[in-house]
Amino acid sequence: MSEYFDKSLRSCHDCQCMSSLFCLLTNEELQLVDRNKIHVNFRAGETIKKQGTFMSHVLSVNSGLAKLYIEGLEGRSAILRIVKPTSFIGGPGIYFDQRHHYTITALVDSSVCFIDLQVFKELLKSNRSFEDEFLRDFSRDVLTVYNRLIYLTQKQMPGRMADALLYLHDEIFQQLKFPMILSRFDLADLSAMSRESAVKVLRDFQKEGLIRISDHELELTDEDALRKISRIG
Amino acid sequence: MSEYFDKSLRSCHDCQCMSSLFCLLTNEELQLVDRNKIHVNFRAGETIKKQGTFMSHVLSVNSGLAKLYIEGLEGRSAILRIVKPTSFIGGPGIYFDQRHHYTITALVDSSVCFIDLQVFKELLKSNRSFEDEFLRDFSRDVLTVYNRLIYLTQKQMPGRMADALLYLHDEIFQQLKFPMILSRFDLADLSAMSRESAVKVLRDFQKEGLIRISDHELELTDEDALRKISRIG
DNA sequence: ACTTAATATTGATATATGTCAACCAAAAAC
DNA sequence: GTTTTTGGTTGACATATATCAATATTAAGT
Repeated sequence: MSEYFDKSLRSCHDCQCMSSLFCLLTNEELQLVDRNKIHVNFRAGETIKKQGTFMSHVLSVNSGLAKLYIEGLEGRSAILRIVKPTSFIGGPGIYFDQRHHYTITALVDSSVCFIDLQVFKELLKSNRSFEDEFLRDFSRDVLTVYNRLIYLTQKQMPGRMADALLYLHDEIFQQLKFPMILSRFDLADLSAMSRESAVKVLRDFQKEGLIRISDHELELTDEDALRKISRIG
Repeated sequence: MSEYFDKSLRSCHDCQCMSSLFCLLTNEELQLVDRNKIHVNFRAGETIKKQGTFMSHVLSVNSGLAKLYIEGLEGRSAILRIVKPTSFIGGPGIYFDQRHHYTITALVDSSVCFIDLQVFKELLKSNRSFEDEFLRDFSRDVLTVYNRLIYLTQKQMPGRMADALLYLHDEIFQQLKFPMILSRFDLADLSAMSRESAVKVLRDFQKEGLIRISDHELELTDEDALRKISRIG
């Protein structure tokens, strides 16, 4: 039997990679999730969810990595955040209009659970601590976007790129050396600049010895200097 | 007796200007709000709430107008929205860290109710439709910030300024001619540009007959053209 | 009414950033 | 293996935007 199918048969109770949110559910509630979820594997580059579509399910990323971005004007995009395993994707559409307000694309092969929205909402209503924790996570995401708004509009390119790289370090990999999952295009979308400008800023960083890029790996060789660039904008 | 004191004695039940949210409360719940609120009047220019402070209360704006902004880098600010009467101010701090994540300043003389945060949270828990409506409002605000992120980073100055003016028309005054409550500084903070640039863009708009400014009033004389400028960025 | 301070205006200039075009390298398709 | 495509790189150039400095205007204080 293929691994693809095998994973989709595994129940939530045995799942090592469910969102920490679901730890707050009772056994019965977790069974409810189990019966109302769909598990799907995605290849790198595939679109997991498209902005504007009806939110029939909320998502939980079990393994892999994805980019979550808003499709803006004239084909340009703004990456809001990178989604890493065990994290949960809902967004304001849950409460507002039952729509997805951003597109999510797999950066590497990823496995995702789709949980029925109505079932999810019932859980929010029936389990208070689950709801509290969910709203806490949601609010943290909102604050991240507030921060992004500030630094994207008030810093200039080197500061924005430094922030993007430090974000990957601090929030995603927690290591100075990590795989280059993002193309220059993606880095540009993450730091609100043109693709060519992203290339140039990265080259400057390399020349000054702040980073090293080789074989699909990126290394922050002078983290302190990057933090300083981030600070002075 | 001064009007100041008179207003603070009036109970929520008689209040013509409470947030529509509170219509969902029962009489008993409204009494609870009444007993746990403080009413304060502010003069134009006064700070109603300062970013970073402990969120002991949530706010409800009864009359007047205020600007809600994030204090960013080097004294610069980003106005998130203009707060008009009958609207409610909470923000992600309610669920995340019990802090205010933006500063609110009165643009004109304003009257504001401060409602105890713990009492407010109890109401969210005890009254389901109240919570639903609150979360819906919250989510709408979040979406507005997402939109702002996109247009502030992807449009250039004329488009951003047109958006700012149309925002005032669409969301705040609903009239083509309205009082100029915002200084050029404020308009700059609302459209993410320098104060001098704001002046120049507005002058260009005036020269082209898109707007007229006189005696603290601003008139959108060519709304269609402004919408076009907004669209093409 | 006078003085002071805050805001608004303007043009000159510097700088940041985007765009264009050409080219290269690596990966994917055939 | 060759071709095609995609992503990456680079420099020249155009443009958007900020900054600076000087001045005008308006509001606020006394």
